[in-house]
Amino acid sequence: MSNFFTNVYNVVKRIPEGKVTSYGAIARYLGSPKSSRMVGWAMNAAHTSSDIPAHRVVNRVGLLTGKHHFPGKSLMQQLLENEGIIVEKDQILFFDDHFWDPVVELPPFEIDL
DNA sequence: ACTCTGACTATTT
DNA sequence: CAAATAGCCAGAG
Repeated sequence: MSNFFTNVYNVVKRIPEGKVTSYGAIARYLGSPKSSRMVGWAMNAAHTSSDIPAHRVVNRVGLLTGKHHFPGKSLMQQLLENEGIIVEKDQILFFDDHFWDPVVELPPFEIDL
Protein backbone atom coordinates (compact mmCIF):
# COMPACT_ATOMS: atom_id res chain seq x y z
CA MET A 1 0.00 0.00 0.00
CA SER A 2 1.34 3.38 -0.92
CA ASN A 3 1.56 5.66 2.04
CA PHE A 4 -0.22 8.40 0.18
CA PHE A 5 -3.30 6.34 -0.48
CA THR A 6 -3.26 4.93 3.02
CA ASN A 7 -3.17 8.41 4.45
CA VAL A 8 -6.07 9.45 2.28
CA TYR A 9 -8.08 6.48 3.43
CA ASN A 10 -7.37 7.14 7.06
CA VAL A 11 -8.35 10.76 6.79
CA VAL A 12 -11.58 9.93 5.00
CA LYS A 13 -12.36 7.31 7.60
CA ARG A 14 -12.05 9.98 10.27
CA ILE A 15 -14.65 12.25 8.68
CA PRO A 16 -17.48 12.50 11.22
CA GLU A 17 -21.00 11.70 10.11
CA GLY A 18 -22.88 14.66 8.79
CA LYS A 19 -19.63 16.30 7.79
CA VAL A 20 -17.89 16.57 4.45
CA THR A 21 -14.53 17.67 3.20
CA SER A 22 -12.87 18.41 -0.09
CA TYR A 23 -10.17 16.61 -2.03
CA GLY A 24 -8.00 19.67 -1.78
CA ALA A 25 -8.35 19.81 1.99
CA ILE A 26 -7.20 16.23 2.34
CA ALA A 27 -4.37 16.75 -0.11
CA ARG A 28 -3.28 19.81 1.81
CA TYR A 29 -3.37 17.86 5.04
CA LEU A 30 -1.09 15.25 3.52
CA GLY A 31 1.37 17.95 2.60
CA SER A 32 0.62 18.04 -1.13
CA PRO A 33 -1.94 20.77 -1.83
CA LYS A 34 -1.69 20.05 -5.52
CA SER A 35 -2.40 16.36 -5.23
CA SER A 36 -6.14 16.79 -4.92
CA ARG A 37 -6.60 14.69 -8.03
CA MET A 38 -4.71 11.88 -6.41
CA VAL A 39 -7.08 12.02 -3.47
CA GLY A 40 -9.99 11.56 -5.79
CA TRP A 41 -8.17 8.83 -7.54
CA ALA A 42 -7.44 7.13 -4.25
CA MET A 43 -11.17 7.22 -3.65
CA ASN A 44 -11.75 5.63 -6.98
CA ALA A 45 -9.57 2.74 -5.89
CA ALA A 46 -11.29 2.54 -2.52
CA HIS A 47 -14.88 3.37 -3.27
CA THR A 48 -15.70 -0.32 -3.20
CA SER A 49 -14.48 -0.51 0.38
CA SER A 50 -17.37 -0.01 2.75
CA ASP A 51 -14.91 1.38 5.26
CA ILE A 52 -14.31 4.44 3.15
CA PRO A 53 -17.13 6.98 3.31
CA ALA A 54 -16.23 8.41 -0.05
CA HIS A 55 -19.59 10.13 -0.26
CA ARG A 56 -18.33 12.58 2.36
CA VAL A 57 -15.63 13.78 0.01
CA VAL A 58 -16.68 16.34 -2.54
CA ASN A 59 -14.97 19.04 -4.53
CA ARG A 60 -14.11 22.42 -3.13
CA VAL A 61 -17.54 23.96 -3.67
CA GLY A 62 -19.52 21.04 -2.30
CA LEU A 63 -20.37 19.61 -5.66
CA LEU A 64 -20.86 15.85 -5.84
CA THR A 65 -18.50 15.43 -8.74
CA GLY A 66 -17.91 11.77 -7.96
CA LYS A 67 -21.49 10.68 -7.66
CA HIS A 68 -21.29 8.89 -10.99
CA HIS A 69 -18.72 6.56 -9.60
CA PHE A 70 -21.16 5.22 -7.07
CA PRO A 71 -23.47 2.34 -7.81
CA GLY A 72 -26.95 3.45 -8.59
CA LYS A 73 -27.78 6.97 -9.62
CA SER A 74 -28.07 9.14 -6.55
CA LEU A 75 -26.59 6.87 -3.93
CA MET A 76 -24.00 9.40 -2.95
CA GLN A 77 -26.58 12.11 -2.49
CA GLN A 78 -28.88 9.83 -0.56
CA LEU A 79 -26.10 8.76 1.75
CA LEU A 80 -25.33 12.39 2.48
CA GLU A 81 -28.95 13.27 3.03
CA ASN A 82 -29.20 10.29 5.31
CA GLU A 83 -26.57 11.98 7.47
CA GLY A 84 -28.48 15.21 7.63
CA ILE A 85 -26.75 16.92 4.73
CA ILE A 86 -28.99 18.67 2.28
CA VAL A 87 -28.10 18.11 -1.36
CA GLU A 88 -29.76 19.73 -4.32
CA LYS A 89 -28.76 19.28 -7.93
CA ASP A 90 -25.57 17.44 -6.89
CA GLN A 91 -24.65 20.41 -4.76
CA ILE A 92 -24.42 20.41 -0.97
CA LEU A 93 -26.42 23.23 0.59
CA PHE A 94 -24.90 25.02 3.57
CA PHE A 95 -21.65 23.41 2.51
CA ASP A 96 -19.62 25.73 4.68
CA ASP A 97 -21.60 24.62 7.70
CA HIS A 98 -20.89 20.94 6.99
CA PHE A 99 -17.32 21.42 5.93
CA TRP A 100 -14.79 19.48 7.97
CA ASP A 101 -11.18 20.42 7.44
CA PRO A 102 -8.65 17.73 8.45
CA VAL A 103 -5.97 20.36 8.71
CA VAL A 104 -7.95 22.00 11.47
CA GLU A 105 -9.79 19.08 13.01
CA LEU A 106 -7.06 16.47 12.91
CA PRO A 107 -3.73 16.48 14.72
CA PRO A 108 -0.84 17.42 12.43
CA PHE A 109 0.50 14.14 11.09
CA GLU A 110 -0.64 11.22 13.09
CA ILE A 111 -2.30 9.43 10.25
CA ASP A 112 -1.47 5.94 9.19
CA LEU A 113 -1.50 3.87 12.32
C1' DA B 1 11.76 5.37 -18.83
C1' DC B 2 7.63 7.32 -21.37
C1' DT B 3 2.83 8.39 -22.00
C1' DC B 4 -1.82 8.68 -20.69
C1' DT B 5 -5.19 9.58 -17.43
C1' DG B 6 -8.09 11.48 -13.71
C1' DA B 7 -13.85 11.79 -8.07
C1' DC B 8 -9.15 18.73 -8.49
C1' DT B 9 -8.19 23.67 -8.35
C1' DA B 10 -6.89 28.32 -9.57
C1' DT B 11 -6.52 31.34 -13.28
C1' DT B 12 -7.73 33.28 -17.53
C1' DT B 13 -10.95 34.11 -21.60
C1' DC C 1 -20.75 34.05 -15.40
C1' DA C 2 -19.74 29.67 -18.12
C1' DA C 3 -16.07 27.43 -20.45
C1' DA C 4 -11.37 26.61 -21.62
C1' DT C 5 -6.38 26.21 -19.91
C1' DA C 6 -2.75 25.04 -17.28
C1' DG C 7 -0.42 23.23 -13.32
C1' DC C 8 -0.25 19.06 -10.55
C1' DC C 9 1.32 14.10 -9.14
C1' DA C 10 1.05 9.21 -8.65
C1' DG C 11 -0.46 4.77 -10.60
C1' DA C 12 -1.06 1.71 -14.69
C1' DG C 13 0.19 -0.17 -19.25
